[in-house]
Amino acid sequence: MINNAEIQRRLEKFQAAARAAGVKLTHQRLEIFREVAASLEHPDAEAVFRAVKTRLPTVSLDTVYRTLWLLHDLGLVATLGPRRGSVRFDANLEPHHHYVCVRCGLARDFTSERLDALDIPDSVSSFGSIVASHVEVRGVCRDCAAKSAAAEPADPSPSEQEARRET
Amino acid sequence: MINNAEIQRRLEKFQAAARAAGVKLTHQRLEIFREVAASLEHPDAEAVFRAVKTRLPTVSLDTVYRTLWLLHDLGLVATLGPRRGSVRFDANLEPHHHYVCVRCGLARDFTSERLDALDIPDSVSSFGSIVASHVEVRGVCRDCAAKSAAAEPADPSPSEQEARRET
DNA sequence: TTTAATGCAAAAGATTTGCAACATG
DNA sequence: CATGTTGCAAATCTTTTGCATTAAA
Repeated sequence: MINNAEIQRRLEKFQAAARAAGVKLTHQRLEIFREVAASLEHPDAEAVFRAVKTRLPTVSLDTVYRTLWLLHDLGLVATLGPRRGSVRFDANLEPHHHYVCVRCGLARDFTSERLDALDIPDSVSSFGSIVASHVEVRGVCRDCAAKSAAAEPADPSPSEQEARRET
Repeated sequence: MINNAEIQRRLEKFQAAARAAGVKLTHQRLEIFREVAASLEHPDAEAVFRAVKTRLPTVSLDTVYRTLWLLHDLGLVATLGPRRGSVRFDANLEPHHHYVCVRCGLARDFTSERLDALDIPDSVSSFGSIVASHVEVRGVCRDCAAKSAAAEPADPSPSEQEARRET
């Protein structure tokens, strides 16, 4: 559980962002956001759904999904891993690191001796054993950047950052 | 595309591991492994399936899945991200890093000023823009370690590493 | 009041499983 | 030859979508 002051701060940030983007602040959105913001577990949609349902018995799972992605588009939550629909496999057993495109899920390896020798804090071992570590760099790949440049000829204004996946 | 010598090396490693684990070296397993081993794209099961089908027209998608997880259990391929079935969300917007359990998917945050300032190689920007970077530490969490200790009272011999998910 | 958001039910995707036929060691 | 594997079909699970109804602003 996150401390209340922090949850409060995140909630306010959400309200500001929602207002700025012109999306409505519904009861269910507040509860759903509060749930993710208060969790340390990195929950999935189902887990958020179960938790929110205790307070808002009529929410539906699809609203949870829609809201989670909305929050994602507003830049208020991130996803763990590449998450492009399905499990991705990697047969590279040498030490290496990943570049991942947040739009399309493209993933590429890169190597760096310096990054191979990361200094992981001792405290981490309180979670369990450590098998390996690597760096994950996130960004927008060339192809995706080209696509959005084509779609948005000019004036990339901030309010453009509205909720729209699937354009 | 990976160079042939490397693919060859990976294939031999697979054959050795298969023999050691006592699993049969079928035509489809070879082709499926060759496919992941030769790819730079971190393909999902469907992509592997499509590629393998051109050479082995009768393979089925479920064999691809089974083989991919078998390779995973043999330690020959890894998955990208936590991949515990569903998308996981993270509302922590401060710079932070992740500990992920490779068995159960548990994910926890940790912070480290040193790790916040990673030195990403310039070459990475050839993939696209860089939005953020963080470290992902993988290991076996306390709970999972306790569980396998209970299941395997003694003699954790290497050949125990056999293909068995879901025991 | 106007327009976006919700809930429902159904669709679409992704992944797994039971089982008889089949191939490997 | 014995056993592990495959392919198929069906079952599951996760996520998305169309649409009439409801609720923010």
